Amino acid sequence: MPQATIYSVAIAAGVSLATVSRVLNNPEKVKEDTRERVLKVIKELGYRPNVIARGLASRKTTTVGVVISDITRASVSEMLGGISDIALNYQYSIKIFAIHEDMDVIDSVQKIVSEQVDGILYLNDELSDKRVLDVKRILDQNNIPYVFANVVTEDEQTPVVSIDYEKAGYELTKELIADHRKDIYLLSTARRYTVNEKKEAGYIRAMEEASLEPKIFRTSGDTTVNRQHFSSFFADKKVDAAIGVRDSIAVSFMNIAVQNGREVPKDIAIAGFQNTKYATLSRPMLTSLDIPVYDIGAVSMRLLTKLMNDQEVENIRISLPHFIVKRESTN
Amino acid sequence: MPQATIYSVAIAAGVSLATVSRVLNNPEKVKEDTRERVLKVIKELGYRPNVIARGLASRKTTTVGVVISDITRASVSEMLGGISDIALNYQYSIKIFAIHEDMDVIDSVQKIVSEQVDGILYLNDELSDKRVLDVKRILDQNNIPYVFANVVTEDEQTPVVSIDYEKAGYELTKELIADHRKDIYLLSTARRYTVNEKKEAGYIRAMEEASLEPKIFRTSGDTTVNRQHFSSFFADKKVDAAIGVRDSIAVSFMNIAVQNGREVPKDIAIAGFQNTKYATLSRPMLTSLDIPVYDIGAVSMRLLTKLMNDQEVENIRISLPHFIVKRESTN
DNA sequence: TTTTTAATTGAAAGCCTTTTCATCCTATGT
DNA sequence: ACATAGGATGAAAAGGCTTTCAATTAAAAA
Repeated sequence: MPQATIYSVAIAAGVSLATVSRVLNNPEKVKEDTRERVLKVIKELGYRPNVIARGLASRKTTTVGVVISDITRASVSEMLGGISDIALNYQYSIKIFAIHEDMDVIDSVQKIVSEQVDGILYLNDELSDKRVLDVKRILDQNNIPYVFANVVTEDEQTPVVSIDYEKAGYELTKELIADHRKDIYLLSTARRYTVNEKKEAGYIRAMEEASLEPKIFRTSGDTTVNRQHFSSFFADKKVDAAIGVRDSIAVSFMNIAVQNGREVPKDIAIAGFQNTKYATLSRPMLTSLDIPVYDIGAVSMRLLTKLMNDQEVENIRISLPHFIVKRESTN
Repeated sequence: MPQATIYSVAIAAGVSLATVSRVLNNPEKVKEDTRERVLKVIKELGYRPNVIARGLASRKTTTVGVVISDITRASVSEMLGGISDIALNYQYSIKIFAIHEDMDVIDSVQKIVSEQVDGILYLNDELSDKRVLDVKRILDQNNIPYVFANVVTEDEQTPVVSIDYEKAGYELTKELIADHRKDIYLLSTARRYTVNEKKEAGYIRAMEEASLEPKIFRTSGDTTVNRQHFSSFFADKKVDAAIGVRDSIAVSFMNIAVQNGREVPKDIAIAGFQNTKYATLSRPMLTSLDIPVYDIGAVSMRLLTKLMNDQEVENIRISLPHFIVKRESTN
């Protein structure tokens, strides 16, 4: 049998298709007994409205586009979890757009626009402020609501859900300073990520406030490369504490430190960012700044639904709370 | 300005909309100079076909649905990476359907069907064989191609891309047996996952072949709970090797072992499954059975495109190769 | 040149809904 | 009993595209 359409339902129920449509979308506008009759037929025929046709007619697809720059990153799936839970609540579908570095930003956004999504969530992006504005411009032009999630941008007009990475970096550094550590290194990435730059800024602020010399050691994001870097590190550097901009960097550093005879946290205190599973699987377990990845996803999706439905929004720039999870790698 | 439609392009180019449509979909069917003229106008107006309208007219959406049972699992994002790369190649969009345990299987599949996707990818699922068949039946009824990815199912008619987990478990165990280990434990999950059951079967086969007693220790998937379990484990059990059904379980076990004064791999050899980043961030680094998660995603998406386009498929049950990555935690 | 065939193009129907507008009832107020 | 307002329904247009079929034009064959 071919899929039932609104047509077959109308005929079977002895009403017009307008009525069937109303039963589905504005049930209060149809008399109770006809409504029930229609619903019964719908059930019998197993009718499900064709979302494509609905999308064409109503110019709403109840679909949001989620733009992901580096889809293989583990945090992405957790963020997607938050997004998808909220989306389910509000009956939105999720369409994924994985973008690569070599893709033209404008072009890719335009492609997404042509997919007729009702709103767009931009994830984890490392776009420069200029590019964020490019994206913004196109979406505004097409009148598509959007939210940037876990993105750093200064623009006051851009809806964004993130945490205050500068403050986070500051607080984590203060924690180590309070433990009387003097030679505190920040282990950052060679490639400049806007997010990491914020962490660095916070670190530097804390160090300078304490009249300590900020020392940033740049390494690759790749663990095997790190090994090399870190091994030579211990040959010539004085160090009694380190903060990795990612948990994986911190853990990797910790392993090399121990192998070089340092005791953690006695000789060296170590802390990371993100509070991933790495932090609980290391020995000793890692102190880490918890970033509520799931919540960032959920909250940004929630914000987006508001924007899509023209609801009042008190604040389009949301900063979620972070906190330090103290474990064995620091005192 | 309102988005350009196929109408505005047709008018501006002085042709009918049928011709514009052909330029986009069957370019070889239109004379070269008119084609160029149309393309020029398309570019000028920045026209992008409305995929919704196209979907309605052609009954093809060039969209695949990806069904994910546990979206927060880290391997999901990697698999999505493979899927999305291939999808991009073949110009398919990806729609995500996160399903939860408490959802009705039939109902959720029916919902996806009504979204008019051209094909469905079922990920990482822990459905029983019966339920797989339920899903199969509905999709067959609706004539929607599908592929199960990283799912264990016996049914010969079900397209599935996975690895041979039984063989993997067998080989990993053999490896430890070859190192003269006698008391080899398999650390598995309390909850029965079909995938883990395969690993267990392979483990048992290898042990029995070597006339050793298979010993399966069941624990939670949660790391903090594991700690408790594992601590008491060392109080009363004789053990010289262990295989974790997941890297995280293996690493967690290794940490407790070391804290209980055991030396790895001298006293205890340890191996894991999946070869995740955990394996390289542990100390010592973990021997692990590599599962090509990205490839599973990519290959299953490729298979799905073939099925969607009625291309010849030699084999609908694909088993990807696995291999053991030896590291410091075993000899 | 004339006829035949093939290549191009256009007109119009169809895909399945939503939504506006008009019509018909029914209940209310006088 | 009669006018009126409101509620309930249906007819039909609209949404932007694909695709069939027929018509036109150009090319090939005779």
